[in-house]
This record gives sequence, C-alpha cells and structure tokens, in this order.
Amino acid sequence: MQSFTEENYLKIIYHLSVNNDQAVQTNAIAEKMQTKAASVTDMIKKLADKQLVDYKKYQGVHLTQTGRQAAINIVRKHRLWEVFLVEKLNFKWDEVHDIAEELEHINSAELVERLDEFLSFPKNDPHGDPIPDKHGKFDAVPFTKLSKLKTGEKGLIMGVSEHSSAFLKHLEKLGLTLGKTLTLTTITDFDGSVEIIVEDKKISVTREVAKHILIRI
Amino acid sequence: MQSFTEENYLKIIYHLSVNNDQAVQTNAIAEKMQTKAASVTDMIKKLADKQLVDYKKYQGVHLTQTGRQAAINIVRKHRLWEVFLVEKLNFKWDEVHDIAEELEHINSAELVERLDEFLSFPKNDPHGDPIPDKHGKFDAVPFTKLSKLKTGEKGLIMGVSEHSSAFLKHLEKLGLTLGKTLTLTTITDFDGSVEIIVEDKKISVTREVAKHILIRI
DNA sequence: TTATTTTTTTAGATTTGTCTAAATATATAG
DNA sequence: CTATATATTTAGACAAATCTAAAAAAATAA
Ligand SMILES: [Mn+2]
Ligand SMILES: [Mn+2]
Ligand SMILES: [Mn+2]
Ligand SMILES: [Mn+2]
Repeated sequence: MQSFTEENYLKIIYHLSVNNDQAVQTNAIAEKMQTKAASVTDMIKKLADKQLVDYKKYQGVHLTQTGRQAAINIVRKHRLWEVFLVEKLNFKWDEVHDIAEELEHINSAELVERLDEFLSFPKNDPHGDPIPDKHGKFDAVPFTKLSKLKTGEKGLIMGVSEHSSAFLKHLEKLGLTLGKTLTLTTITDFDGSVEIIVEDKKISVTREVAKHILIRI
Repeated sequence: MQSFTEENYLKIIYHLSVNNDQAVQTNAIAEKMQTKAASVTDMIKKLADKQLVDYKKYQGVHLTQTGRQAAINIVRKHRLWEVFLVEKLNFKWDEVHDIAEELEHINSAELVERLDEFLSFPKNDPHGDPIPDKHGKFDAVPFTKLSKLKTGEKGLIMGVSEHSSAFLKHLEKLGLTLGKTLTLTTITDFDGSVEIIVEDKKISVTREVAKHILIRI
C-alpha cells in the first residue's frame, strides 16, 4: 500500500508519460507536484525501492508495470468520483476536480466496484476522459483538437485537455459543453482564432482555447 | 484546518466525553487511538495550542466549544457516508465503518451538504446513531438496553452500542436488526441471558449481547 | 501517613516528506 | 572542444507524528 503522497507522485508520473514513451524528468514532476526537484529525487528513490518506477540517475523515470497499474487505479477512482459528484450530487464539471483529488485516495476495492455499478459503469468522466475498467483497460480514442479543424468541418465536442475551473467555466458560458455539435466557419489568419456555429449561434474562440477542445469529426 | 490525525483525536475525545462530563484521560485516548500515552500527551499539547481542548497537566482534557464543533462535524460526515454506503451502494451494516473512517476526513462543506440532501436528510445512521445537522444539532434520545427490560415488556430495536463487525454480523444472523419488534419472555437468573420473541421466533441472547442492543419500549 | 501502584509527562530517537544550498552531471552554444 | 547554462543529485536541516525508557505526579493501599 502507498501513502497519499506516493499515490500522487505515481499519478503525476503516469499523466506525464501517457502519449510519450520518453523518461519523465525530475523537474517536470516537481512542477506538477508543486514541490522542489530535490524532494522529487528523494521520492523517486523510494518509489524505485518499491519497484514502482525504473530509475537511472540523471535519466528520469519510467513506471513499472506495477506502478502503472497503481496509477491507473487512482485515475479510475478519480474519474468515477467525478461522475458521482456530477451525476448524483449535481456539481458542475468545473467544481469536482479538487474533491476528487481527495476521494481518489480512499482505499477500498469493494467501494470502487460498487460505485462503478451504482453509476452504471460509465465510460467517460465529466470532462470526456476515459474511465479505466477494474482491470485497468480503457480505449484511448485519439481526438482532434478544435484548432486543427478545417473551414466547413463539423464536429462533436468529446472532451477537453485543460481542466482548470476557469477554463471549464468559460466553456460553459460559451455553451461549449460535451456532446454539442459545432461547425467551423472561419479561421482568422491574424491570430488563429476560430469562428464556429453551435446551436445556431456564432461564437468566436481564441486559438488557445480551441487547442484544448477535443473533437470527433 | 486539522490533519487527519488531529481529527481522529478530536473524534475520540468527543466519544469519550459524551455522556460523561469528567475530563478525558490520557490513557483512555491512547487505548482508542491504539497508540502510546506519550504520543497522546504530545498531541494534547498541540490541540491545546490550537484551542481545541482545555488541558491542565495530569488533569486530562475537555473539548472546547470549537473542538466539539469540529468533532461533531466529523461524526456527521462519518454517519452520512455510512448511510450512503448502505442505502445507495448496498453494503451491509457491518461493512461500512472502516470505509467511513476514511471518508469522514474528506474536506468539502459543499460535498457534505449535497450528500445530506441526496440521502434525503437522514436522521440516523445504519446503526441507529443520530446524525447531527449542519449546525451540529441532533436529539440524543436515551434508549433502554435490552438487558434492562423486564419480563413481558415489548420493545423496538433502535440502535446498538457496539459497532464491531463480529457483533453486527451476529445480530444480523439472529434477525435482530433495526426496526424489529421484540418481546422479552424470560430472564435467566443463572447468567442473565434473556429469551425474546422476534417475528414469532424464540431467540436466546446472552447478557453481554443484550447490553449492547438499544430499545424503545 | 508512608509505601506501592497507576497514570502521566519528559527526554531523546525515528520515520516521512519536505526544504535550501552546494556539488555534480548533462545539454547547448560558440 | 571548451564554456556556459540547465537539470539533477547530495548533504544537512526541519516539522509532524510516533516510539521507548526514565522521571514525576497522583491515586490507592496498608
Ligand atoms: Mn479531475
Ligand atoms: Mn476529469
Ligand atoms: Mn461507524
Ligand atoms: Mn455508525
């Protein structure tokens, strides 16, 4: 069993290594953990002792199979709790992350399985992210960024790649929530911002925002 | 804000001081916390610094008003989560305590209020214990122990004063669950065990078990 | 009231996770 | 290839919560 801190490190290493088979760097972990590189080195050694990461000095870390399983299990819990908070307790999608950060550390396999069942085995969390099943399996559908769409293309909003409350609230205000259909009408040369139509309304979205909206064409 | 450990100390001091206005002794806390008296002294000093307990060397502790509020809030969360686990996730009443011990530390006032609402503002937890409202208020109805009933008296099972899984499973097996009506037929002089009738079945219950079954006549 | 037992506190160490400052290794640039 | 910049590690310290062993206070018994 891992401490909360160890679990947080594992999860962060996991997120930094998904879509990227390079070793995860000490500094990258330090930034996400909001701590110092020296602390990360200490923890990496501990995780390596426990065989949760492979580590060579100055070369960064890779999760081991065991470490990856542990990380995915935490991600599974995080996302299931987020679904619970939104679907059952009527929280908004921008309000659930911090609470799920705590709930993900609750330690009971039975609880997770029953929660999954209670929620009717959801496939995605409120932000469109896939929920691993009890064996850690999930299909990572590769979506297109709104910023990559071409003029005239139609798409369905499937997820976001930025989870800050500010960003999510902004999307909410614009009506750009999961499941909405949009059509890209114009790409502005000047700043890369895009004009789209959602539910018959014309909306302009900055390139920065468009980069974090995930689309299925 | 308190650490998990501080919260556990507060809760234990609360439970040791309810129905008892004497100061809570260091050793009593140590036993409940499964730790050593020396550690308790250390923590007591810390809680006293934070004005959560009143403490005089060698004289034990009392919760302050603030400390009591904090403790009651943890009890509230514990019991609400137990209701959730039983009512929504179909856990049995003997399976929920340990999970609730973890969930009670989740830190979000909004979460607790919404959970309370989701559960339709339950008044009691799965063991019959009262759930404090958001202001910390609850009515502590004083029940009678089954061991105090007289021959021929009828009663309704309202709660238990022992929460171990072994004890609760035992009651379950005997059909002695909350809400059941029973009639006491015989008190055995020899060992104080009692014969009762529940749902037309005759059952014999040892005095030790009868002491922990709470009855409303 | 004196002796003995029980309870509580202190002193000093340990573990976990963190930090700063300094040292070392790696990467990049000229 | 050498100098400089960046990234990482080490050394040493600290705060939180715990422990053991010893000292001190309070309670109980003789
Ligand atoms: Mn999240
Ligand atoms: Mn999410
Ligand atoms: Mn309980
Ligand atoms: Mn209970």
